[in-house]
Amino acid sequence: MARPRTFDEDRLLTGAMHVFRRRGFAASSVRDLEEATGLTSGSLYNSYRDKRGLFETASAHYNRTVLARRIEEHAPEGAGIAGLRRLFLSLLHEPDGGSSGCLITNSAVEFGGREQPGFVTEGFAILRACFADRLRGNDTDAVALLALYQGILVLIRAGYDKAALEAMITQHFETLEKRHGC
Amino acid sequence: MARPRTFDEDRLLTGAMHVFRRRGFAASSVRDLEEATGLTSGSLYNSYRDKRGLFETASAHYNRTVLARRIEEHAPEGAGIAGLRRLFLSLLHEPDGGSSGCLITNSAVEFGGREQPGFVTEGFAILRACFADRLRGNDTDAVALLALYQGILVLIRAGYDKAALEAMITQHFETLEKRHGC
DNA sequence: CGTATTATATAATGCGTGTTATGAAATGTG
DNA sequence: CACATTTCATAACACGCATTATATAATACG
Repeated sequence: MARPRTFDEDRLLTGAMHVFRRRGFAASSVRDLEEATGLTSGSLYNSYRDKRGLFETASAHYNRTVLARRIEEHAPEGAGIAGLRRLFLSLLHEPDGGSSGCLITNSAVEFGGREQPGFVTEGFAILRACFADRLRGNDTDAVALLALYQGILVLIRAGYDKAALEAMITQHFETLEKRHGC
Repeated sequence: MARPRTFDEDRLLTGAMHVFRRRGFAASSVRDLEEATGLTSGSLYNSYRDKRGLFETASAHYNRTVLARRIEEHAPEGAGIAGLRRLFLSLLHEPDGGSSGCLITNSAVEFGGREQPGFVTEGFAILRACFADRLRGNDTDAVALLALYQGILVLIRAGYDKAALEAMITQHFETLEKRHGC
């Protein structure tokens, strides 16, 4: 056959994902991506056709590893509203301290107006379905939580006061549990 | 003295504002701005120093004319929660039908991580203060509304289903009024 | 009137960008 | 051991960008 690949695709996509998440799609230069992935542009173009192709693959990787994993960790099926509260609170603790926000939220804004990338609408759908399920089918409340979720990520990305956000989240879910209880 | 200006600065800033709102800061080319303002790049640089200077001026113009005016029109002092509901519902009706979203939300995401432009933190503060006041001082609920507001604008920018958003907003403020009533 | 001063228009500059050619290195198969 | 094939690295290219230099036009004041 032919020469085999020497890189670990998971590592590659994770590196590219971080760049896109921090800088956005357009502002991420191919040279940034070279540095983050360890590959050179020739290989990237050979494997992913162009910058947009790499973005799409890295974005799907985000939905698969970051979003789905976060739901599974904090609000799996049957976790109910308490799980959702843990999920929302988990947004406040970004590992590196830097405020990269959420790739879905950021891309939704960056590609706003134009047709959205598939992983954005997919991410919205995943979240809405998760919320509706943990709320026992209340779809309107699920949409409200989807909007709240996106808004929190906007504020986090903007470096907003995290103590205020934490207090807001805990109180919001407290009243939500009460309302759901009656 | 010297030669006077021939352009109407309000029109100029409004045109630039629309471009920045639709495309974002980085993706707005100086030629886009020439076309939208009717001025040539030489004049723009003479009057506003550089692209960033024009952006800051146009952004302040946004806070002054779009944001403040929207609050004044739908949720002026004393309008209470009913006013806030009108304010939120007004987000759904963009004049041109295009989904430009909100310049504050969009910029908060675009400049995320870096230091935020002044008009973003200012816009957040204006909204939070407005919400807290119309909620009779409940600051935590005001933060929740701020996040919800930002999230709605993300979804609108992404072209999300407006009927679902409208239903969500009306129901959300219904329960908010009840909770505020007891 | 003439001159200083500013607004506006045109043209040019330098740089970073995404992308593509080109060539070398490395594998499995005949 | 060659050969086909694919990965990987280096270099080059063309383009658009923000910005600056240069020139012309228009006003106010002495």
